[in-house]
Amino acid sequence: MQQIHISNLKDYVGQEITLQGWLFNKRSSGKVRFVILRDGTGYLQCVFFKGNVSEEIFDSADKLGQESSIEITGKVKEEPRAIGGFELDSTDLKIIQASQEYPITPKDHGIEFLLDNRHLWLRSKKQVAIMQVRHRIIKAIRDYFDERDYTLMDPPILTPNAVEGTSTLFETPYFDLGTAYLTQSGQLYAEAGAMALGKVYTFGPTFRAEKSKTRRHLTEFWMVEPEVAFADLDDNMDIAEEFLEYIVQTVLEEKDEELKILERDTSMLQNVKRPMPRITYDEAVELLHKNGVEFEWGKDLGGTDETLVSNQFDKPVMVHRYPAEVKAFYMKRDPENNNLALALDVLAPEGYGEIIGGSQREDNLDELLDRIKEHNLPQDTFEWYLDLRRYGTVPHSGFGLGLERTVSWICGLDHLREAIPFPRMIYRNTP
RNA sequence: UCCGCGAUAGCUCAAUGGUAGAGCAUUCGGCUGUUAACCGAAGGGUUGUAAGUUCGAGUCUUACUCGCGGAGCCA
Repeated sequence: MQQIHISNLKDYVGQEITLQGWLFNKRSSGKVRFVILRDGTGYLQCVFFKGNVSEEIFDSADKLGQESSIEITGKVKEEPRAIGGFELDSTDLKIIQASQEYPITPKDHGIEFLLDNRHLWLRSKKQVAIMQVRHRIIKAIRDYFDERDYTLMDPPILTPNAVEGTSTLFETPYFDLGTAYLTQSGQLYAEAGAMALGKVYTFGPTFRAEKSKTRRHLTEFWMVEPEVAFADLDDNMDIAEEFLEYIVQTVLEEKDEELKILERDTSMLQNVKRPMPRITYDEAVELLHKNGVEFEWGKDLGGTDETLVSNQFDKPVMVHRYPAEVKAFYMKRDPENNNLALALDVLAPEGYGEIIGGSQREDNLDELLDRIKEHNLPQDTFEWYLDLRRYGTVPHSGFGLGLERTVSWICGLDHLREAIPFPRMIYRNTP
């Protein structure tokens, strides 16, 4: 069957067509009744005049509950007064299922109620817009790498050990092999991929069992992680800024309607173009001191510190060369200062914080062995990773971009839970 | 784990220690162009749980449960 959708009504002006969807809202005024039809691609006002349709149809146009599934036939005409600019002069209405007492009414709701009804909340205008932007971001991410000869290589979800040692992991029994953990990053596997394929990226769900209870955390979130052989920290930053520019500019061009629905002020997003500022950790600390923040050199930047630093710029800022102490074991030390790691964080503007974290990796076998010992990590489970340094090691770099944080930033959301269809948080794993 | 805030109708919220209220939703009625339409009417309550103070508790006290916001940690 050939379906017609609201998004391409402009091709049907003057024609009689049939549309399928859900009743979004309705209004009535004596002899004329308005039904707003929603089909996932848009919204359309369908008008029923008394006399133009049977008594029964005219009646049901007023009685149907929100989100009833319906099929409406009528003639398309341009109508500036109606949402979307088109209107359907309706002649027929078929009820597929009459919905009663839909929980999400046109007035305000609290977040707990909306999250309990997330499966229905997704039908709301803003949530539909967010999901469409999320989809376009995912496509932009894949297009960016695919068009530049990267190979998508999926890492395992079940892993035998912690990638970064520090974070708490979800555990699950694994047959006779003891405990398996849900991955918190595909990075180590991406490094193996980069040695096989040159340029790779992983893109999948990752899991953190930390009891983080903030608007910037989920226990299950999606991360894309490119990894490139023969790339140093500067190359890494070049990729990160071109990547971000590509994603943001693509979404601005192709999803402006959705961003309008979300009431996103896009002026700051327009600025996301190369070159982007690059400052060292030392310079970031200096910036904090200059703004009266008591910050001790050697600590990692906290959420409020990140906001203060990023507020000094009108586009994303890259902070590089962090104290090695606070960073992961696999990061290469700065040859010019052994206390620093060749790490890279990208802070989004407008208080959205860290959206990218990456580094140049330690490619020297002996150095890496020392790091593993320093961090008290079990060397035997990392033997395969050490092999990458034994057999044709090369300088290589990569980073991870948090998908939900990126969606949240571009959509201007105030919480990550709206950036993913079914959010998983410490006190919620339903629906 | 720590700090702060909250829980009253299906939903969002009111109610000086003294008869439990409104809007939305639902049902009924009205209106020939509505834009979260509007106007009129009706039904809808063990005020999170347990105990205490009081002549009297939605309101004060204590404990518990659940949720929200933030910190730490991170993407």
